[in-house]
Amino acid sequence: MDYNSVLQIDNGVELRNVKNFELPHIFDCGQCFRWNRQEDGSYIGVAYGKVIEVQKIVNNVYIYNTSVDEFHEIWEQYFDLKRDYSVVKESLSKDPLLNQAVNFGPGIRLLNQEPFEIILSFIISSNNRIPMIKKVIDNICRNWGEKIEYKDNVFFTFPNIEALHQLSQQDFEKCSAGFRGKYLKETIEKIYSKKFDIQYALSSQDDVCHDELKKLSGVGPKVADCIMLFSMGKYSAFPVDVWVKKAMQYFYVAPDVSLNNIRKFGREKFGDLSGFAQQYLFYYARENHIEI
DNA sequence: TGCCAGGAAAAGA
DNA sequence: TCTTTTCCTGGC
Repeated sequence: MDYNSVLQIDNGVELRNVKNFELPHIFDCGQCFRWNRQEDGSYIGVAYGKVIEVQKIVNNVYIYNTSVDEFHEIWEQYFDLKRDYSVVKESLSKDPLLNQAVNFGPGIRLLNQEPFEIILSFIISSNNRIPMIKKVIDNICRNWGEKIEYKDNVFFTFPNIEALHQLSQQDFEKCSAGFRGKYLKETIEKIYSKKFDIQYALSSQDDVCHDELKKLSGVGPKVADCIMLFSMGKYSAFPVDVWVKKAMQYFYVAPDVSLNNIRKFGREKFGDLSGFAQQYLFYYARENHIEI
């Protein structure tokens, strides 16, 4: 556990003595697209059909627009708060190079997000930059999600499959999805018609899950790893994007090693903690703009 | 204006 | 099996 206790407060909950939890580390490490930093340093985001605001003051974390019951139902698991990240960090820090990355982003946590939303979000992420990915997802939510209000502002949930399966490729292209509109249409159709079973992938062992996910249109090895890691709790996943590639070349492997071999190397080196290692490396590489 | 970044898929070697 | 090309958009 990375927190001591949870208390009901006005319009939210207070978590006491939270460890290994820094908002920028969590929200700016490429795992989520629906969180936005506010002027006061808090973050507002939409997940599981709800809008919440998260703030950290000294060692306490405040989650607004929720209740203790809902915290236990959704957010405790969402923020992976039952895990003691000190154990993960200690194990990874045995490697001196990874120790450097861990010390740079000590408050990183892996979010447990909804598989359907994450599948589509990471299809949109392919060959795309984070601000653009956020814009496309926001367009889709605005058009077909449900409106929810918080602090006089309007937010939108991620649309469910019933709403999305009626849309055309052109509908997604109008949201600036570009050539990924076709992938979205095909993937939604595959899931809606039950030709692809998310539950089966979820309950499968990691390598089987990876192979299953790659059957979806627009999902290759990297996107499959992201889906496993950010929505399925499968921590042997090791997504190799440009930044992790740079980090791995910077720390461990020769510049001419292929993406697949970097993935293999990482998974063999970090085992069941590969996904955590990947997050520390990604954050380190991207924030420091490392070059090979 | 043109050029670049960014992964998946299809075509090519 | 590995490598190359195409797809699209926003920002510089």
